[in-house]
Amino acid sequence: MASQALPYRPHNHQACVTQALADARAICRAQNARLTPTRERVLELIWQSHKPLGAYDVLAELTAEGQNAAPPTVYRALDFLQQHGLVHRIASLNAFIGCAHAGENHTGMFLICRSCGNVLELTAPGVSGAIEGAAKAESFKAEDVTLEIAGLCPRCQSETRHD
Amino acid sequence: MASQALPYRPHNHQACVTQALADARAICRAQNARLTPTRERVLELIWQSHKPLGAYDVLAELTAEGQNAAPPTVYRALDFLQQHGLVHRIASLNAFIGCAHAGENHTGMFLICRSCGNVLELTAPGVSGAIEGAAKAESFKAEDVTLEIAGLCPRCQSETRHD
DNA sequence: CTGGAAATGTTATAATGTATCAAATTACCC
DNA sequence: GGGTAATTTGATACATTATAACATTTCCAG
Repeated sequence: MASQALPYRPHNHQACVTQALADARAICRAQNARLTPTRERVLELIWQSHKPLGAYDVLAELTAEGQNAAPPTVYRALDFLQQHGLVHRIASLNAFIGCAHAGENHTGMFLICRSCGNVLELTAPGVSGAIEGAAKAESFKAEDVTLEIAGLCPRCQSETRHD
Repeated sequence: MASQALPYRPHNHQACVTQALADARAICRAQNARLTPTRERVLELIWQSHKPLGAYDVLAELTAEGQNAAPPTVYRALDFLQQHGLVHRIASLNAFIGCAHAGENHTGMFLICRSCGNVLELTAPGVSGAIEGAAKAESFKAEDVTLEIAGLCPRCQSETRHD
């Protein structure tokens, strides 16, 4: 079969970060939105890994770097990034993750490994369609979908555990 | 077309509560679980309406009734009720709602009206199937699905708004 | 009726998120 | 460029949600 999705295998993660930042700059330019230094740095921190990061983890990093940051600093940056589709909030974890499909119009679906913590963001048209259909059947006007699936990623399933 | 789902139309809500409590008693009896007075009262409070209730709202009610309650009192009761499938936590709202399909093996899907606050819990096999399929395609072992859809319920859509 | 498990009481604190207003910076029009 | 409004940031305080830890009580099986 094909290789596993990115978060689940070793890869040059710096390339992910670089790409995400480049995409973000392009998107903000196109939308006339200001990707200020703090916003960009928060995005970069969020992209440190494929694991979601809490707002206070971001805050701790900024503080460690000597930035004069308070909770609103971080939440404002995260709000901005969310509004421009650059990060997603994972409601079941109260944490944030870089958007893997920035710029594309998509409904995120997140596979969250409870063992290693990595998150894979998917776009599954079949799922979106089924959800929209179910909502429509109830005459409900869907505006925002939260779809988060906790479980075990391929790698963590294959690790034998005898504890 | 058929009538709208329960939360979206006037109904004798006391019947919902009575039914939910009766179901809960039966389920707990069957599982040898103790539906203590506090747990039962919390379940009843959660069922006051089809709107999700915050843990601290429940706490305030208990306190108002003269119960000697603290946050752990409520969270423990809610944990118990969740474990026995009697209430659900709505992650996107940090709130709790009575389970409309207690006893049935189901994956909840919640339609949350951002206007009136009512929540409809659905079981949509097509959706569950699509989600499982998408997870399987990534070799991901799904264990727990959070599916919450915010939008407008039928009633709130039809209310004309000129503000 | 007693020993152990389950449930509750109690206090304190952790973790997450906002409100508010002042100051600084930036964009924009002329 | 100079003035002005809008946006962004700084700073303080606070609100909301949730858990840790340990003492006490209640329940129930044997």
